[in-house]
Amino acid sequence: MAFVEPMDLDERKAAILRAVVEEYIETAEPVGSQRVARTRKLGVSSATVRNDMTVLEHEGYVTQPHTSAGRIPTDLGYRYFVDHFTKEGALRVAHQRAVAEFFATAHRALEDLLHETSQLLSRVTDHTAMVVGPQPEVAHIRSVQLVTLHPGVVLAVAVLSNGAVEKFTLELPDQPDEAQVSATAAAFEAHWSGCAFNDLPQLAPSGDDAVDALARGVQAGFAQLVGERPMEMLYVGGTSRLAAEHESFATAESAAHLLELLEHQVVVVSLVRNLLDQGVSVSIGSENEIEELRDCAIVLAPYQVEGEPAGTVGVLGPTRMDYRLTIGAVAAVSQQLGRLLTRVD
Amino acid sequence: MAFVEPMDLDERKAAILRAVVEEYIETAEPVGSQRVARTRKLGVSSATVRNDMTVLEHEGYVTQPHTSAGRIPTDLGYRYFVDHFTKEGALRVAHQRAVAEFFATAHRALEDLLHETSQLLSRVTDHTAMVVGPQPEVAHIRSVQLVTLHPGVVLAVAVLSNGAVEKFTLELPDQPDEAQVSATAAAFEAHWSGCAFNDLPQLAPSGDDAVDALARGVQAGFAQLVGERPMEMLYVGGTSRLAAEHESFATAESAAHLLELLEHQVVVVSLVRNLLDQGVSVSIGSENEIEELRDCAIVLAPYQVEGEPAGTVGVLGPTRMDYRLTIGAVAAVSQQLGRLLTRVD
DNA sequence: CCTGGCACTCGGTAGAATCGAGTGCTAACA
DNA sequence: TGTTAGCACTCGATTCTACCGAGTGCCAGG
Repeated sequence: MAFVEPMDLDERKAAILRAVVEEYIETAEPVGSQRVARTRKLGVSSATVRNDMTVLEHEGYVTQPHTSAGRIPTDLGYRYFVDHFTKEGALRVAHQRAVAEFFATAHRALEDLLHETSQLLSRVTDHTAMVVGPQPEVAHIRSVQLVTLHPGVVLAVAVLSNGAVEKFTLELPDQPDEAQVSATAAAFEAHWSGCAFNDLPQLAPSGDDAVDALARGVQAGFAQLVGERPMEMLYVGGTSRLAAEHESFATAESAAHLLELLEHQVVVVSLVRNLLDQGVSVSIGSENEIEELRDCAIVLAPYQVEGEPAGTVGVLGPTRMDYRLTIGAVAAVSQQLGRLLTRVD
Repeated sequence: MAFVEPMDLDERKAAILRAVVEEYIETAEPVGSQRVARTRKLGVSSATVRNDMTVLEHEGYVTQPHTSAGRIPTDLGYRYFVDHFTKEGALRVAHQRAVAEFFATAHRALEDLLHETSQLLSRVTDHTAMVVGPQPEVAHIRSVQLVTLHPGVVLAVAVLSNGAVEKFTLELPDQPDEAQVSATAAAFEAHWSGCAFNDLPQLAPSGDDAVDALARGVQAGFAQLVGERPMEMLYVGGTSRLAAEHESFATAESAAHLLELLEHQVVVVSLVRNLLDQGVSVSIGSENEIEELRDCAIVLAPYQVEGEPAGTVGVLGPTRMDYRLTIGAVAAVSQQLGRLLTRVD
């Protein structure tokens, strides 16, 4: 409830706000004026702190859970804290080393890499982590292959330039013979090589009915893949931390709700939207448009492959999180992941 | 605490035990003698029920959370219930239809299918569901392909007979040219076609250094895939139900522990071990060797592809679950999944 | 503008009283 | 011998009360 246009705080008020946020993050208990006056060397008495706190409350930075309790940061308070006191994220040395080591020794398929990246980020931050895969729209076809699994059942496989493999099975009423299948595969290979996966050109009909049926099936199958599936894959690591953090949330069910959101990949929308920004961006509580994220903060950073923004890494935790550590971790992981993908990709 | 060798219960005691289990499953509260005498038409008074209950308690089928409270089933009690009163699982019509419809319209890649199967099973049972993919040891190579992503970076792709695709990226110090790569691919394709994925024969050296380096890399890469990764993929659906069920568990953290177990795929071991059985098998509380599953029950059924046991589907929930419904759902899904994979596979 | 002092608020905790569902036991009964 | 009614007893859960104390707002003096 900001009664006043949010303005810059004078130095002492800022320090007090900072103290409230930091203490509250650490102890999870409302912070009183004495505590601030004692632990911080502000050189003023608790009464002065109290006065400033009333102002901070009027301006909407802090609030009281009830009369005669200490202060708790509001979303606006966290926002001020993030904007002013976390310019550079701080990452513990052990964590820095863990991240560096991980990316130095990672040699896996893209999916595995992203999955394990999410687990790494979760481990470092102690929160649930998300990794959105590179947008495959920028990926190009490297190879198309048709493999007959059983008579009448063909597996279509496309290898993309980013190392991803897209595939689907196709059931055909009239069973093309092996020669027809490989001819079709060769035709696709020739026509699609280098094409963007999300804009595959039509293949000219060959005149052979069985072949054309197969070709139509393949074409339709990939078109469906592009269309229906949100192609950015979402990898979530450390979901258990969500359940463990339930104390930080209002109700116990809210944790379950969040898990559900993640499982249904609802959050992706919000992730992609925020992708506009370049550096680390933080979304606090009510700043999130999704109702269930009211008590959560999301720390995001896009990663760049070959200079182009490709995907996003992020952390989902309670608003009461260690922003400096989280921001540092997200920044480090997004950079390293981008670098690794640029090299290997 | 069974003081007596577990014996068959007389009809009335069995009915009382059944009543206790069913009522407790429904209400989650200790069941008293009056409740049993009233709701069930046993034709006896609560005093008689009380007497029988003492016997049931001595024999270890039920227990009291504290003196002067109703009875709660023990693991042994659930066991008796499952063995005697759930011979045929019961599935609601709406659920039966949902399962049938799902498998009638499923046309996706293997991974997607298994993943969505786990979500289906979770939705039907209202618990966390697990699907273990077909063991790829029985899968055979259908196609091997090497795709140059960048100079010096090759993606090796193997298509298996079960529709799975295994792949990894390979970085080569000396960059083979396109002709060498395709020659190597052709050689692998020729030598490995039809071979079991877990037992790939060595390729004879060609004499060309660059080609042999590439071949060794590919060989080693697949060998590593076979060796290091637990090849049965585990798909977990409905993790949010675990968090929602936290009331059923002793501590709130235990739900987080379970999530962690699932994420690290620890449960797989126990799943594969139980795969011996043919039909639906139920593992209740302390029957599970894993400490964290002390308050959980696992309902499992293998599914068969072409007559051979291939993988497992299962449900993880609190010991206080609706066994009839769960068993019915697991049985139905395992059968249908097996049938679908036999057709398409 | 800061500070010490002071009355006041109110959540949290501890203890006492009470309630009631449920038990075990015993005696009577078929 | 098995069943039932009656009864004293147990003990978790709930309610009420009193009380403590951290914290606040405000005021008067430096």
